[in-house]
Amino acid sequence: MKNFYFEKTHNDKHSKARTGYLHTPHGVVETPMFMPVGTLATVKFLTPEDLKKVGSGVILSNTYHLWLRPGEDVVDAAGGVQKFMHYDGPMLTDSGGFQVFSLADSRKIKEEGVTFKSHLDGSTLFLSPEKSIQVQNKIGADIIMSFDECPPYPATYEYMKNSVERTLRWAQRGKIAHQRPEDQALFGIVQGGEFEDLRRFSAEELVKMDFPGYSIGGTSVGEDKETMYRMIDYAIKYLPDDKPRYLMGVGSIDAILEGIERGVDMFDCVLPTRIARHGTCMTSVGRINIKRKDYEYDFTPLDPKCDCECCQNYTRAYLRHLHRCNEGLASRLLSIHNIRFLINLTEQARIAIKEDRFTSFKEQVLSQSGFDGRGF
RNA sequence: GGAGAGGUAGCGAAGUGGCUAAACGCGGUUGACUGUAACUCAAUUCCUUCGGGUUCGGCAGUUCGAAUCUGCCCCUCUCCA
Repeated sequence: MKNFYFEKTHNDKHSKARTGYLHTPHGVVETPMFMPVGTLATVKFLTPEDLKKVGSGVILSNTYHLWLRPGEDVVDAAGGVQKFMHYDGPMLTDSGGFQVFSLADSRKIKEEGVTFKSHLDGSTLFLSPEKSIQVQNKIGADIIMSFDECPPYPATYEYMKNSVERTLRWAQRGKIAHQRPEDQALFGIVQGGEFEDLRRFSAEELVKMDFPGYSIGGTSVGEDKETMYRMIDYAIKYLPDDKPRYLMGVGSIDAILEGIERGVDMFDCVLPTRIARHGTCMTSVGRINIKRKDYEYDFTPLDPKCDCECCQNYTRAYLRHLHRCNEGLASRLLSIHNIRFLINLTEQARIAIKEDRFTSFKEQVLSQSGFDGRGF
């Protein structure tokens, strides 16, 4: 596909970390990068202009959610999701596979696809690999995902083996169903849980199908960090060097750094925006819960080292006030900050990689004052 | 001056003899959150040296036992003069 390709620019000499450019029909973005999640064609509380300001490269949207509302035909009629939401940058849609996992109540996974209940009205829905791709073709994102099963953790080897095999068949079916390979890059998703041979099998089989990019799925589903890092190692080992690797659903500071060190190029996560709405912030001095009484009279910036709109213009005391009063501006400003924080983290990471000092950069960030090992 | 209603934890509000240290909501405090059913959810909220102590306007009673029953007092609100 001409409109989409990955161009590796540098390999850290002492780790598997690398930098590159991801070329998409809606622009070129540098990797490793963090992608904010905008499930319903909006990153909650932010405008596309806000996202541009914080240096966001790619944003996500979601097949399942847009399929239900407003419906893929509306998005298609609008001219695609970017036009629909007045955003002109690169986008990626998740396939709905994760919803099969997160809306796990009363779902039935069969070879044809998954039957499950709508979270909106309880009606019975059916999503298949073909249907997911068909919807994603209409939504029109630059990068689309294979319809996969995100298996629970822990799962037995037997369960995982069946799931991996089925997800591979679904990947093949989705590839065949894909109507717009010229302007939408379809990624395959490596599964296999904590099992090395299954991760390997999943990766190798996907590579045979030749996707323009590969995702690592089934992480951040309850396993401990060390297990997750092993899952990444198992998968990446068998993925081609010249294709982008996307670690799905990972957005804590330590996990992003560990992922980059292992050769991951793309991350997405709801964490920064969700915890922002709940009053928690990632900062250079560690985790800050803006609700705390400690900040009642604190007229300093949220993060003294941050260059975002929130930290440049507002104080902790004011942000605490806004949050306590349930003012939407708190959600907006804290979301801007958290996203900027992670994007800045990846920007710094890219510089470190280019200077072949990624591991020491990682160690330095993780040992920063206030970082208490709780994830960020 | 007359008639009526009422005073319960920071606030609002249940409770009308024991299962009530007192429902529920708000407010307060703390925590969680990882391909978004999430401006959500959880814990905690009289004092405590964790043994216990002191509460339901105040005081005095009835009772084995009172926020709940009786008497007096204080205060608030509504209506009529």
